[in-house]
Amino acid sequence: MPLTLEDIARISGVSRSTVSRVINDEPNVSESTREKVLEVIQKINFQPNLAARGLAVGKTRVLGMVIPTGVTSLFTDPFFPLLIQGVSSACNSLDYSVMLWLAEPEFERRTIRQILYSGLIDGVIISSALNDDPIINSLAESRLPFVLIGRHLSNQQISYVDVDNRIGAQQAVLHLIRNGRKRIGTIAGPQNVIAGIDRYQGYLDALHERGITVDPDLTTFGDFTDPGGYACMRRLLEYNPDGVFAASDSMALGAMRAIHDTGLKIPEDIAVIGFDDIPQASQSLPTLTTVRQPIIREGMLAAETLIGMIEGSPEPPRHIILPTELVIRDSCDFHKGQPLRKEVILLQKQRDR
Amino acid sequence: MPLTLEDIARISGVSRSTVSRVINDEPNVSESTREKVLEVIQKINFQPNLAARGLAVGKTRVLGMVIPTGVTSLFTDPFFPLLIQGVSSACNSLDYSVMLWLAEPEFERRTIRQILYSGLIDGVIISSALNDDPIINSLAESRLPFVLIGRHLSNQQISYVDVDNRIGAQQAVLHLIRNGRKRIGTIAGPQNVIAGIDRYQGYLDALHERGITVDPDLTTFGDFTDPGGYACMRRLLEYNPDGVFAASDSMALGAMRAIHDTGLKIPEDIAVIGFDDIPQASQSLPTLTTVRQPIIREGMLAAETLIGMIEGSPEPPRHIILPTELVIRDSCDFHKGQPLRKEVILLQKQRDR
DNA sequence: AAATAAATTGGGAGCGCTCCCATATATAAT
DNA sequence: ATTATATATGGGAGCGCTCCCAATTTATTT
Repeated sequence: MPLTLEDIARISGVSRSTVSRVINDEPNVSESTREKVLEVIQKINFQPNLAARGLAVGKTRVLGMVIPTGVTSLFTDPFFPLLIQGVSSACNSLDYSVMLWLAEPEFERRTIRQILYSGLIDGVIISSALNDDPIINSLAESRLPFVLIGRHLSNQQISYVDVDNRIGAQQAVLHLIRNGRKRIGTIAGPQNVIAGIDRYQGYLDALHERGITVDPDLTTFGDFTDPGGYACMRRLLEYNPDGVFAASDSMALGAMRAIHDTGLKIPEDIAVIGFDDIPQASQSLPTLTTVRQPIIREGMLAAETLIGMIEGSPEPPRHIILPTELVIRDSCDFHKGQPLRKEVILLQKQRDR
Repeated sequence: MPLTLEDIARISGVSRSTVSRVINDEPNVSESTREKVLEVIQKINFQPNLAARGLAVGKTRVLGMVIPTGVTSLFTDPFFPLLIQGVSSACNSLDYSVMLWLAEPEFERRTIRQILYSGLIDGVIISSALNDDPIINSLAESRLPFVLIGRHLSNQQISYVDVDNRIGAQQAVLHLIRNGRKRIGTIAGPQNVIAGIDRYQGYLDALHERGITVDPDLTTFGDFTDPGGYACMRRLLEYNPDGVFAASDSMALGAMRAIHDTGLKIPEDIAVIGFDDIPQASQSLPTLTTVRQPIIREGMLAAETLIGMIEGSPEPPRHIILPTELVIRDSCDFHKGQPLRKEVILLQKQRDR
């Protein structure tokens, strides 16, 4: 039922080709016909068929975004929503659309592949994949441009956007040490995701830097979720930590509940630092000291990088590492007993590897 | 570079048409050729071009999902993420893909329309639009199937999925009344979104039902966000409420912080009930009594309904209203002073208008 | 066995667009 | 004027698929 180029052409008394030129803002159309055609398009409210254009041109101006569920409690944590917001925002301004796949575990890899290579999308953003996910190697071998959110260990040919998780974590733990904490535990993230690995390494880095021996009893591994953080903290509490670095704010908030439930005080008895700076971090009681990462910017940069790859000449793979900031709030107080209310933000220099 | 039907046909020694039949699982292909062709497809890892199919068939098996940002603090609240999860999940199992548009305010309506009518999507789900959003009338006049999340007041021809916000809110307030609360305030939602309107009406319904006069001082209007709830609660506190119904959990959590900050006790001094049952509701201190709505199911139903409209015969518009449940936790205690820890869930009968 | 029916297969046309090239028209240079 | 050049315009071909119909093969019936 919808009209076609040919219809518009007939109505405005020109040819299909001319209408196409007008729509695509190409040169070599006289001002008078351009106006005439535009007028008809406006009046009829004509929209060219993008599927047909996609077929003809081989590009759809659609980006895919794949988010594995199951890695974390997908949407309890605002990480993914914010990431999507960033991607979507960049796409909006660059005239791209975004197609979203929440890759449920049951929803097998094969199906994903089916969609990726079906010509519906020009490129794809893969978020926080397991670092050995076969989909990545499969993509690397294909011709489809893609960008990872979260760096990739082995293959240097792969473009990615990430934050400096390791340095961020290290700064957090150093802060705890400066704060006078002696028994600093960690609730690390899963060790099959790069963010989990890097943040744990940052924790170790800080301890090593200050010559503190790592106590295995003070190390637990959660799943980035609040209940996971709660459970880990209960285990840690048996070993009397006086400071805890959690690899996500959700886990930190869960940990704070666990501490609260045993009657201990934060930060007097135990200091807590999280990672992410989700909105709840500034609304908890006490407010949570955390490592802020610019999630929306990550999403935007990933989209922009991908679009660059799609449209641009063949460039070398891009590795973008964004800096983090330590946001100091009440859960980890330098002067014991009297929280500093103001937020001190330590800016960290940007590093681009 | 990717292969086409014709290539597969050549390799397996049959015709394009036969390959097409095999791929689409059509009858009238002999078992032997079917196997032969399937083998080639498997080996080559062939993926048919969906843009081409879309052109030929006039359907893309892609759903659009439009979420207006700006209406609420989009992603602080897990409402939209869960909704997306529901939609995505239904799409996964019905072999559809979902295209997401976060309609930023600057991102004008025209652009959205451009995309909607471009033949890239077979239908669209519009979430929590303002109830006078011109996009809805525009859609209603078009031929594009669409489903609203959140009912529509004026046009009965429009299909939607919603929860029974009004009854849910009413139940919550009745619970406060049964609880012995005398001065029950509300932090209502914005009155240009149907959920905001209905939940406020439910509050009024409950008061009227029990013959309680409505005190305008005890009515405030927030924006569904936590800081909004905090601000509203501060205003309410000047009028000494002993119970508050907030139209979203985020606002309820903000309200609890405001109450806490003035040194009052929950539920002893003020009882609080929220709406949504987001994960944080069961992790707050005290845990939050709230009206649970099945967000993921809403998303799934919306997608299923829409796909039904796309594929099915012309049916009458579907109006699906899901029931809510009152989840009783500690923030609103029946026996003053001694919280009942266990969650009592009052099931409400399903109503389908 | 022939005649009929049913199942299988192939190829043309077309979905709505872009791209390329040929043609027509306007402009500039000789 | 005449040729050369730049600018506008139209139409064919083709992107990779599905759909339809004709042709071929196979199975069933008389």
